[in-house]
This record gives sequence, structure tokens and C-alpha cells, in this order.
Amino acid sequence: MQERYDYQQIETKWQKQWAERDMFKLKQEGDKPKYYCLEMFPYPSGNLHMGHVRVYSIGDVIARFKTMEGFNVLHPMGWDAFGLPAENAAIKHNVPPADWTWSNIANMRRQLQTMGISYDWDREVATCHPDYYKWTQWLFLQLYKSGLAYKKKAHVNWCPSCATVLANEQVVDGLCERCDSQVEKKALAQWFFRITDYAQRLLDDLNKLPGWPDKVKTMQENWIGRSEGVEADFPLVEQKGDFDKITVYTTRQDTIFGVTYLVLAPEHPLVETLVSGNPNEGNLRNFIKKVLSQSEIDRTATDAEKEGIFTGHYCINPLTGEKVAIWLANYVLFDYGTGAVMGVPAHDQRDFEFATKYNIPMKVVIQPEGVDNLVVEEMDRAFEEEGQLVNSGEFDGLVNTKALNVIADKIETEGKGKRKVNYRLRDWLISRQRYWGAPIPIVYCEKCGEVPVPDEQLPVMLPTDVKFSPSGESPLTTRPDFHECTCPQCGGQGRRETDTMDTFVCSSWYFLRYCSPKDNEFAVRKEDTDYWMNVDQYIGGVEHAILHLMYARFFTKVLYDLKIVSVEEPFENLLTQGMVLMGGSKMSKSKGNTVSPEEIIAKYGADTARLFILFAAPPERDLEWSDRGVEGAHRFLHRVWRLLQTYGDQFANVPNLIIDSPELQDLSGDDRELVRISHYSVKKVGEDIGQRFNFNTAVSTIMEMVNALYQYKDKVSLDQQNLPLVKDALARLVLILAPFAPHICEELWQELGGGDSVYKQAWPGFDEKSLVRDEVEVVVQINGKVREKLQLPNGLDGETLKAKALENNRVQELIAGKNVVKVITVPNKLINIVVK
RNA sequence: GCCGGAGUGGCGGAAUUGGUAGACGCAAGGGACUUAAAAUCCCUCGGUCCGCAAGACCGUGCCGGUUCGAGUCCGGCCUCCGGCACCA
Repeated sequence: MQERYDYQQIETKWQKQWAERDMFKLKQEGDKPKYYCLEMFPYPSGNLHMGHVRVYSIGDVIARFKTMEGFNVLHPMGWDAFGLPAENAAIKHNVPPADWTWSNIANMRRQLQTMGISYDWDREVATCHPDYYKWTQWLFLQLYKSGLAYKKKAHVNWCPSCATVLANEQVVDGLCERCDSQVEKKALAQWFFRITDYAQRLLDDLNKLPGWPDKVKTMQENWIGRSEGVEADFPLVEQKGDFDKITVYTTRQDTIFGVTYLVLAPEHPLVETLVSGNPNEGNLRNFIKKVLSQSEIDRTATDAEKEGIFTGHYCINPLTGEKVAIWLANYVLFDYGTGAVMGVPAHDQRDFEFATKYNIPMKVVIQPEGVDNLVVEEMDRAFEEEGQLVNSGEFDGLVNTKALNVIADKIETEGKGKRKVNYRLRDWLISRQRYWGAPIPIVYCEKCGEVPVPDEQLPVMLPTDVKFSPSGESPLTTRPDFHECTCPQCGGQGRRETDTMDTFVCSSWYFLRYCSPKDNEFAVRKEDTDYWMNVDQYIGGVEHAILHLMYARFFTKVLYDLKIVSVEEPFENLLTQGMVLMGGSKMSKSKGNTVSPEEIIAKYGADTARLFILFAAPPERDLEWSDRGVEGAHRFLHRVWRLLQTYGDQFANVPNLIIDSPELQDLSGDDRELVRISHYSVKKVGEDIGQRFNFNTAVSTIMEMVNALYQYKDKVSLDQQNLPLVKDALARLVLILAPFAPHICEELWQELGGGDSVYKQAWPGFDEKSLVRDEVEVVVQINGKVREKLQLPNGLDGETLKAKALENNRVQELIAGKNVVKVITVPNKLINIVVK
């Protein structure tokens, strides 16, 4: 055995051997249960960062543990390889995006390999590979044929800096998620996926995901934003062109008797008719122009000034028959509800502010119970709580929460409107005016219109020998050899769609492709997904809580409906890991607070890097990087190494490795404790990895085990030591440390004479009897305060405990002269004597 | 504003079902070994009182409650983080 722990030599050696032996190549053995362990695949930026090290270390612990537990484990890796950085690099360094991407992939693959992660590299996929995007395009066509993909002209989010449109989900506080530029609104014809058709199922099925963090489910719930209300028709006093009414959406139909005005979004189709020829046309047009020129962020900020203008027109309140003034205002959004809103200033704070500003009358229709009557003149804010209806005709006296239903009934039976569920979720805008993405497989033909590319012509290949203009404009639009084509339907001249797909489309189904990554007949082969899906454990950053995780759920549901897969939800269990911080903030190049994984691995080895990152914090919490902590982890591995080294020669005549159920009767106290700790550690580490995902406490348990082994070694002279038990303990130690620090454990397993790879070994069992202590420490409390500790035999009953405590000298002193009111006992734990 | 989550030593964190708060690690201080250093090993390490010890009291963001017993449960607040937000 070597003196020194030479991590470099050991890690290189085992990485090479694992590769040569195809150790992690999946063998689908029928008699074993399956386990699909998946970490979110990375964007190939070129270099691994610490966040990657964290996710992939977590995933690898689970994968290796499950393998040892006897599962067929699918643990694949691939690349989310389309996207804008490749184009930016192309412009900056004049390299084609494909070359840039493939060389980044090669580098990151190499880096992952130095981490010693147990991937089956034969299943690697890259979304930018034609064999992959061919099927992304095919799936697009399935959606298209089901009516779930459509093109429409809409006011869409435009990022001027990325020179492309964005989905709603990619706009954060009015800024582009990628580059933080202010997003503009542009009217453009764009491709959408009809995710809103699935809004209710996406919401309902969150209940089928007990293995997801509540936090993520709540975020999706908020994003879907379901609300129940009524669409009510307000007839116009005079018909205007095709319009004879305005439909408003409200969730507060109980306040409909309190309507004193009505507001249209400036984009509402009725607006033009109301404005043209209006005596106040000039002012109205100026107002509309002003609002439309406001940026999204200015217009939707909560504290934005509410502004409006009266149109001079009126409509009729369907329940009261009263005339209602029609206004235009900046605070009404056109793309939510009907783009028209009723104004109830007495019972809606926003309406209250608007009405106060423009001197619009108010009408109280809900009175708080048991309080002095609300008087409009005295109100300084809207009354939005529960109360009884007043000034509401036949509904007076009803509690407003009840009136919601009753009034909705009335509106429906009288044909004045209908109940309506609305969602905040919008359709998913998937077109991108970019080059480096999967081309949308559609051809435009003068004669036939929009024509889908036939399956046999897929993939629509992305040309790779491209030149970029500094403006960043997609080369697809300027290359006739790409966009000029024949119409697949009539053979006439066609023009190819030059938009590509949002990269989130590519990542919405990669977990299915891993099940049959090389299949060239199907996007996903059903028998394979039937076996492997769902993903048993999915691991990734919480930043994808809405975007990727909702899109992937949507895709899975669509494919389920198309009978392409048999599962409705893709991810059974989700673990969202926290960020890696340095100095309290996220590591980033611009802040200059990064630590390079490659350097850390070179300096301390992959096992150390992995062990530290798993030990430093529980996985879902943010982790503060600490160079000292890394050294601590490194020290620990040295300690393990030395421990085995001291026994190296002693084991020559000890044939056993693991002893399943040791004979306990004749053991000395020290031997007995050694056995107990070995078995306890196996139990605890197994639970921490398999059930709690608390890798930090698993590591601390292993550290305690090592400390105990050192204590045994120092305390018991060598000729007195029970070497078979020591060897058993060391074998257990190596096995349970193996998922965390794979290389050193493989080496130590060989040193112990374990033969075949440590990852071919079963996770050790533990013997219940061995866990039991002969003696336990029992605490004596007096009035809840710890006053004495007793060493007592295990398993004494309450009465005996009580007697033992009361006969103790110190306890007698403390309770002398007092009345013992009550004694509470918890076996093997505590005795609480209540005295007065 | 609404909805989540969190708050424990100098630091990262542990305490799994209401039962010994501070496991494990980092840092710090002291010591051993060494010509010296590195490495390693040993001891101390929440606060106050006290020369030390014994011991007592205080201590898990704040205030109150339930309980024999609360970091853990309940009510009210404060702070931080995350999500949503003029969504009618």
C-alpha cells in the first residue's frame, strides 16, 4: 500500500479503468427494478462552473447509491446546445456557432469526466445535432397537426439587444431574462404553442406531484393564475358599427350594482369606432398614442400613475339599467380577460384611486357588518372586505360572498353574460428570429399558404457554414439556399420559415429521448419510455421552476394525448438545489468572485471537490464556497487513507470483508461499540441518501465513524483488536463513502481485497441487534431542567427508571423538602420529576 | 399588497415524531512531536457569575400562549430571501 494519498494518480487510473470496462454503460437487467436519475443538462458555455459541480455531484451520489442498492439505473448526460451565446461568439470571434458549440461540448465532457461522474456516455444527446432536432421538428409538426401550434399576429415581447421575440416567461420585471435589456412590444406574426389549452390540467396535476417541493408547485400555480368570475355584457346606448355591447370580465360580480364607469384598454377593437368622428378626437388619439408608447414596465408597474380619458359614450348596466360612462385608461390590459373592466370605486382600491382623480361618482353597495354605515364622502379608501349588500335591489341583505354565486346565476339565466374561468398563463411564443436553433419546419406557398414540411423531408437542416453581420441578423433570412424551396404540396415556389424554435422546446422532451437516444425510427420509442419513465429523481436549479419545468410538463401531456408516451407527468421527484455563493453572492465573472472547478480538481482532486460541496450545506440551500472547507474535506480523505494504511499488513490472515450478523455475546465493550457504530453508520447514511437527500449529514456520519475507528485503534492495543470486525468496519466505511468519493473508495476497496469494482457491490445491510446499546445515558430533569445523567441498562421500563432516579443521591438532595407531584419517563431517554 | 420559505455559537451547519440545543466541519487559542517548518496528534472553544472547579442563571429573531418539557406546536410582530403583482 502506498504511503501517500496520491489523488491524481488514483483518479486518473480509475477514470481510465471505468471507461475501459464500460462500467457505467447501462445494462437493462430484467430482474432488477429501474431507476431513472436525471440532472438538468447544461448549456455548453465551454466550462463547468461550481453550480454544475454541485448538481452533478448530487446526481452521481444518488445514481451510484441506487446502483449499489440493486436498481437498473439510467443516468444520462447531454447538451442543451442551441442558443444565443453561440451566435454572439460567432460575431465576436468569427467562428461558426456549430464549431464553437461542439468544441465547448468536447471541453465540458472532458471536465465532467474528470469529476468521475457515472454517466452512460453512449446515451449522450445534443439538441443541436440533426439527429436530435429532426425529432424536435417532428414533434412541432405533431403539435401543428393537433392544432396546438399556430401562427398569429400579436403584440409580442421584443428584446432589442437579442434581436428576437421572447415568451412571457422570459420577461422578468419588464426586462429580458437573458440580457436585462428593456423589453419592447412589437406587433409581429409569430408561432405559438397553445399551452393555455392545458392550463387547467397543468394546475390540477400539481396535486399528483407529492415529490415536488411546495415552493415550485406554488410558483407554477401563481404563474397559471386561475380566477373564477363572470363575463357580463354592458349594452351600448347607441350601437357603434358592428358593436352593440361591451363585455367585461369581473371576479366581483357581487359589486355590479356599484358600477359607476367602465374602462376599455386602448387596444380594444371598439376604441377606434368610439374615437373617430368624436368631438374630442384629437385628445383621445393623443392619449391612446401616449399609452401605447409606454413601455411594458412603465405601464404595468403597480405604482404607475393611473391615467384615463372619458370617451363621451355610455353603456347600460345590465342589472340596474343605469347609464355608465365609458373611459379609456392605461391600467387596463388588453390581453387579459376581455380588455374591458367595470369600475366599482367604492369596493376596489384601484378604481377608487382612479375615480378620485377624475371625480367619478362612487356608490356603496357593500356595508361592513356591525359598523357605522359607509358614507362615500367619508371614505378614504375602498372597502374591499366582506359585508352585506345594499343598494342592490333584490340582493340587499345578502352576504357578498354568497351574492357572488346568486348574481352570477341571475346574469346567466337572463342571458346577460356567463361564468368564466380565466388564466394568467398566455400561449407560449416559440418563434425566435435567430439562427442557432431548430428551424420551424413550415413552408409558405403563394398558392397553398402555410404548408408543413413532410416527415420524410426532415430534418430541415440548419446550414453550418454561416457568416454573421455585426447587426446579428439571422443568416437564415439572407441565404436563398436556405429559404428558397419548393412547396411540398404543389411543387411551386415556396419560402421556408426562417424563424427557429425557442430552445426551451428542445429541452422539453430530452428526458424522453434519453430512453432511446439513437433510435432513427421514432422520436421516442414507446417500449423504452414505458420502461424508463417517469424520471424517478430530477435535479436542477430552482430558476427553472416555471420555465423549463412547466414546458416539459406541457409537452409530456401533449405526447400523452397523442399516445406517444404513457405518462402524464414527467418528473416523479424533484430536487431543486441552491446556488453556490462566494462572499454572499452568486459566483459570476462580472463580479470576479468565481472559483474554477478545474483548478480545484487539479489542486485537491475530484473526490475532495465533490465531498466538500455535498458536505457544506443541504442541497436545497444556497452554499457558501469556502477554500478552508475544501481543505477540511481533503484532510478527511487523507485521514481515511491513513486509517486503512495502518491496517494494511494486519489483514493478511483476515479473509472476511462484510460480516452480515456478527456474534455479539462474547465481545468486549470496545468491540461491541465498534460494531454498533459500523452498523448504525450504514443505516443512517442509507437513509440520508435514499430518503432525506441530506448528503451533508450523511458525510458527517461517515466522519463520526472514522473518528470512532481512530478512537478504537488508539484505545485498544493491536494484539487485543478484533481484526475481523475492524476489517468489516473498514469495508463498510469504504462502501458507504463510495457514492461521495468514488475514486479513493475504488482504490481502497481493491486494497481491502474486495476484488471486483466497489460499484458492483451491494449496499451493505445492517443488523438490528448490532444497533442496540447495552447501556444508555438517561437524563434526569427536575421541573424540566436537566440535573443529572445516569448510565443505565438499555430498555428499563418507566417504573424502574423512576425508582433509579429517585434513589440517586444528587436527585434526593435536589428534591429534599419538596412534594413530588408527578414523574414522567421516556424509556432510554429521560426522567422528568415535577416537584412543588 | 398577496403567496411561499428562512432566521440556531466567530462561520457553514446538526437536532428525523414535542424529550440532553450546538453533532460534524471550519476558524481561533493552548500543548505534544520537530533543529525548524509542514504534516499529524492531544486539549479548550455560546454567554454571564467565578481565581479555577463544582454549580447556578441566561441562551435557537422579538412578544405572548399551550405543555411536566418548546429550536420544534399555537397567536401576534420584526427582519431577510424567493415568487407573483394595475390580472379586474
